[in-house]
Amino acid sequence: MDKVNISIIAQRAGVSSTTVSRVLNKSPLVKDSTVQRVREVMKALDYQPNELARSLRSSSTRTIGVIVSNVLNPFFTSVVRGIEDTANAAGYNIVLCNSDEKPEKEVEYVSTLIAKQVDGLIIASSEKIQNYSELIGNKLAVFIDRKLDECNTKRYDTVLVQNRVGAYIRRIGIITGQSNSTTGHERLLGYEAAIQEAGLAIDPELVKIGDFLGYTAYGFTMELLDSKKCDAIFAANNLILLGVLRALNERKIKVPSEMGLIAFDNLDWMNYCNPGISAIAQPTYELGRVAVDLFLERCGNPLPASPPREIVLDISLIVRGSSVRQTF
Amino acid sequence: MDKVNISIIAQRAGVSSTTVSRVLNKSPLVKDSTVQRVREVMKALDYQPNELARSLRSSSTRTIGVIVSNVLNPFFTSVVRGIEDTANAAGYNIVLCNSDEKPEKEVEYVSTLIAKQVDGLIIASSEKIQNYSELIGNKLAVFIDRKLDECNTKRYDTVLVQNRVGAYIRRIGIITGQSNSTTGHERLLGYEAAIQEAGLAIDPELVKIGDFLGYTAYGFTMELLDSKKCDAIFAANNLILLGVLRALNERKIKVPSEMGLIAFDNLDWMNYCNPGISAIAQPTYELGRVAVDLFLERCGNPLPASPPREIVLDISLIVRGSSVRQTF
DNA sequence: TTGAAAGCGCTAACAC
DNA sequence: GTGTTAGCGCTTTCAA
Repeated sequence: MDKVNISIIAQRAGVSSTTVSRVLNKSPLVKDSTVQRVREVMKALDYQPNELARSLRSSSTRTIGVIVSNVLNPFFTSVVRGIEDTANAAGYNIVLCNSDEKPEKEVEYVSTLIAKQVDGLIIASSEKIQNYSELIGNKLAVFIDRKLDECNTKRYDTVLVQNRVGAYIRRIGIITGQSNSTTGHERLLGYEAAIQEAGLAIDPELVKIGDFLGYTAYGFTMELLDSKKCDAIFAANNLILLGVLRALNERKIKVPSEMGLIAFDNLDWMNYCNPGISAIAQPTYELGRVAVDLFLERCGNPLPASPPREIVLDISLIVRGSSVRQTF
Repeated sequence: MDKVNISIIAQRAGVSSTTVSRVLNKSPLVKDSTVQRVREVMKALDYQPNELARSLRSSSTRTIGVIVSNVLNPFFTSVVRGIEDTANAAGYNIVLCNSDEKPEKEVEYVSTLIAKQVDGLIIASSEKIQNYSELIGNKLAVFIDRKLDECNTKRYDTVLVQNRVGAYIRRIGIITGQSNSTTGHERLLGYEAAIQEAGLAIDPELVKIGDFLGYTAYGFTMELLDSKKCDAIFAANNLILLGVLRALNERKIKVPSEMGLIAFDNLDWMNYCNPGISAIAQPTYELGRVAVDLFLERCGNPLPASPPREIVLDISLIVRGSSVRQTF
């Protein structure tokens, strides 16, 4: 019992493989009785068309390559789910890749995905790659969360999240990631703008720029506490937040009376901490959805292509206990 | 400028496509100078081999299909990362699918993945499918987290997590998912065994079986509180835990003095709640890793196949504030 | 309404 | 060492 393919079906049904192919593709040109007969043989032999062969001919795999830095980051978990749902609804599958922000991993994944002939790419860039055009060629690609430099922005659609928020606190410290990453950079700019709008000067001692890891943030929190200069901390993502919490916990700092806290990234459990943690909620699932929508749009009408778009989604501030100052 | 393929390279390099193929596959039978020449032409034309065509011939896509109920569930997030890392290290990609525990989605995904010729499947079954053999055929498959019925277990490798824990508390309530899901069922059995080992009778009023969703758990918690019969709650997964926490919070119940709490699923943030939440830690990443290892093992030596294995990974109890009784 | 033949891009058996 | 030939399983002219 070897693999049944289109020509075996054709043989058994007494037709040509062309006709079988037409039945597969629901071509209206086939006589009803023939369709019937072919269908029966297919069922009898439990025939499964080989999508690989089909893709080779039609040069469409109905697969999207997705590169994020790490699914374990709840931000990306939700983005990925948004992408998968939307892709699935449109008849696409996704290949998931974690770059860990390493450009060499990212480059490797991009090549592999293109070699595997994905119909498109959705990439949260490590931002350490100079020239995407060279790497990606004219494969459809949508970039998410991180803004590319101008030369790349000119070629690809981008979906971002508004990273700046209005002023709402005074002596606030910030812990964020490297400023050569756009998200970190934008959040820092937002912070600076807020401080300045409040008519205050920026105190460099209150600005801690490291990476997006908990351990680094832990150290920075200790420094901020020692400086005794701020009454609130803004954690630029959820991993940083965990580091901050660990430090506050160890020092037995009361939140918010001794130190206010605001997170960038709104997660379920923040509701249940005591006090609840105020957070800036990013539309993560939506981010994934919109990215796929952009892909589908371009996929549908190949040429002439409209110019690349940049879509910026809004964030919202969710106030919980951690940012309500109880003493003044 | 149309697509460059192996024969264009061959032509430009003045060799046959076979030779180019040999260069691609690093066959040692090609003269060094020829290799050189072919490589140069490839570079000059920016040639990318088409993996689709290669897969069609070699009938290996170096792709694994992964079906979980929902990546948003932190349990599966970590499993997926474990799978992706291990697969990537072995030169495989993964196609991620969310079944939402819906058998029809699961069936659909399995068919698509097989049609796309994945080399294997890793499935967290919705447990609502009677006959996997029929669906999967003789495609390599590893089942994770949920135990299949005997007829299916006989055919496929399985990686499970030990769902039973020793006795450690007395009047404890449990909130868990449907008992026709093995994980829920096993956790319930573990609970019952623990109660009985402690020489106590099982009070049906303290056993709440619903689904693995927060909203249901919220209601159950209210019922447990109203019953005033237990002094601790065992939440059978992290979504249930959130429901429990919401209820405890609303009722302003003090943990652990008024009610102890133990979670099944250990997550970062449980450290930072006040009090910290005791949890049974499942080896999630490991679960993914082992699943891929089993796949790779079978992939390597096709036949004769060793009988299907069932691997059960150990859990560990992480004690934090929520389970330390302060009053007796 | 159907079929023959060519070919998507690559690999493998066999020759030289 | 290298080339010829024949497919992998399917779709797509073109002709009947």
